[in-house]
Amino acid sequence: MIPAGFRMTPQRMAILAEVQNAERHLTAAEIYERVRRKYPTIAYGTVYRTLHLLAKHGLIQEFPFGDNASRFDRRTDRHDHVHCVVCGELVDVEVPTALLARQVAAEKTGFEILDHQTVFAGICPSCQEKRDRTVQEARAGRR
Amino acid sequence: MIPAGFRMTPQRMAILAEVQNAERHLTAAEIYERVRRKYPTIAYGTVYRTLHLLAKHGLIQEFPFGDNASRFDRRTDRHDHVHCVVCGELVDVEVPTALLARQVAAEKTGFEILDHQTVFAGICPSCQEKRDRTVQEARAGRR
DNA sequence: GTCTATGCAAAACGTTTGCAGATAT
DNA sequence: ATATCTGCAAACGTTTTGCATAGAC
Repeated sequence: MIPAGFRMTPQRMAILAEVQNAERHLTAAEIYERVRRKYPTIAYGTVYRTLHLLAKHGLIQEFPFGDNASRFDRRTDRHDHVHCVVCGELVDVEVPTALLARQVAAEKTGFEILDHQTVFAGICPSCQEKRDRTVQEARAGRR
Repeated sequence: MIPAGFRMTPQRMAILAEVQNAERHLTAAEIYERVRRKYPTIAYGTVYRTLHLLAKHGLIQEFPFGDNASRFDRRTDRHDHVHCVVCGELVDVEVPTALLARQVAAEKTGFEILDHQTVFAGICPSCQEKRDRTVQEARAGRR
């Protein structure tokens, strides 16, 4: 699981478990809070060191996410994300244009392309509903 | 240029000029340093407030760039970036798969997609050369 | 027993903010 | 004249780090 010379401590197992059992992409702070329920003395430093270790060895993936904090993902394969600009939710998505896009980017820039990642910004279904309800209420009120 | 009620101060003009005349995408710290040559007492707060004001009104564009600091771009249209994982250089690139990708993302997630941004990670031409030279030297040395 | 990992605390980093005084309009 | 903007300094949230101790192997 982790290369020889590394120790599988209870803290590391707990951190890995939290990422793998998470219902969504967690920040380091969220992981820290969840692990703290079982290990009340765990330190932020341990959480960060462990997350980076796990990511480096391909057990999890880190997404350094613009505005705010990095998110950690149990998925380790390449994939893209959709980000709700209203509530902040971050959802995985597969988009099939990968190969063509990379080839174009390589040709246009001379770079050797190793990886890529697309972030779509938008409004999630639940926030669309809320917005639509608000618009309807506003119309009703105006009458 | 900037809506009524806002003031065009020398500091704001200098900050806008630095972004527009930059040879590449600058961080807030780099902009601060450059503006400081002309306005030695300028404050970080002023730089950030101005950059956000300019971005909000569409005079520049901010890219909250994962790992490190936000970069500010004189281009205000949608475009993608190629990032050199060796030297950190960040270069603009156009990729034509936009419409299809957005449609797929919308269908798969139910999101209303407003925007998207792809970051390609790779090795820039100059770092490729350096690497190739190093490999050749290593081979020569081994003989 | 050895060497790595942990907890703690301090600091680093990019960024934001409250406030009194300065300045564009 | 007045509302906005500036500079300063303090504070913020995230992440990293040095160090002595604890604990996995």
